[in-house]
Amino acid sequence: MLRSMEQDLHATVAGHLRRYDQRYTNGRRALVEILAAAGRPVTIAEVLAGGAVPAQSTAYRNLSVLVQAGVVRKVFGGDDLTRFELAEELTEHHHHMVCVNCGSIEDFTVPNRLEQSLDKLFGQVSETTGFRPQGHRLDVIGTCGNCG
Amino acid sequence: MLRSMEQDLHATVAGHLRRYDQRYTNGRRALVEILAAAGRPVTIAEVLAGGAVPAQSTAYRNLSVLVQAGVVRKVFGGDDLTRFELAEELTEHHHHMVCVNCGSIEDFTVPNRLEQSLDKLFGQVSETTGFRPQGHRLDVIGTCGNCG
DNA sequence: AATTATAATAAGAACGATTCTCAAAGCAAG
DNA sequence: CTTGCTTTGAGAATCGTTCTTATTATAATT
Repeated sequence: MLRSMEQDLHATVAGHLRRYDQRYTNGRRALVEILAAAGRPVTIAEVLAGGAVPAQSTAYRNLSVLVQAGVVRKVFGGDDLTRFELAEELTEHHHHMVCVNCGSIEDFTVPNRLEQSLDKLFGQVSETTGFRPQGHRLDVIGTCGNCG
Repeated sequence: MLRSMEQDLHATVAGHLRRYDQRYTNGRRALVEILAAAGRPVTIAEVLAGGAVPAQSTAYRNLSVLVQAGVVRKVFGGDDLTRFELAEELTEHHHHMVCVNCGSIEDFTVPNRLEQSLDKLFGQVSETTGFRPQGHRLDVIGTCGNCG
């Protein structure tokens, strides 16, 4: 079960990369596994701390490739460090709790009812303005359990 | 009318700064006026482009002071540039349309009904996790009128 | 007004996260 | 196994941001 989910994940990633003429190398696979295991947005420092990704420059470059391929998403917000997470296509639509004190970010989800309200609203926004919505980002700002 | 609103604005800012033993200098007043006039989050480059704020280092320092005093808020999200806007106390609770293409950010507001749903939800979040919500951030991601 | 103490400014140096360069290593196809 | 092309890794370069420091402005006090 766990194994088949992982197979799906890697197959999907490989497909996305192929579409961009990019190979799914061991290094890139390691990155995807780190992000999948984390379950929350991680910094470059956290990626490197595991030891599975040896070179910082490669980590940045490959994350950038994965972002372009639509597999990974950049997350800003807590502090001045960029964080990375798997794209929602590979996880689930979710949101972030951002700690104003330490900058850490955790995931959470909201009821479908509310998500639907939001989507409806954004449809209206697109009618009013020239803006074309593709998705949304809902973060709760506050202090995390460690800092509170 | 416009004039009295501006007086209120500056009086409020001055009060906040005083509480932090900070002066409301001409340079800081210029910053506040730029942010108030913009009506959307602006980058340092945009702040300097006006010419009213001569030194980049001073702009950064003063914006940082204003952030600490609770007068200004940092906004991340579009590209890798930090943007600044007046704190909600001085404007109104609002949200952002973030262009994935050019990084520009525009303001918008949502119906009270929905805001209340969000606030209720975050109360529940705080009960479930150790996280203490202070506020939220709701951004629409998409392409702006210029880029779409 | 002059004095003094403290805070703010401006220019550039320093810093740090991210990106770029390029030689070496890896991989796929003939 | 070559040949051609991609990826890797180490470090240099870049660029947004912060820090340092000498100078200038401000406020308070005589």
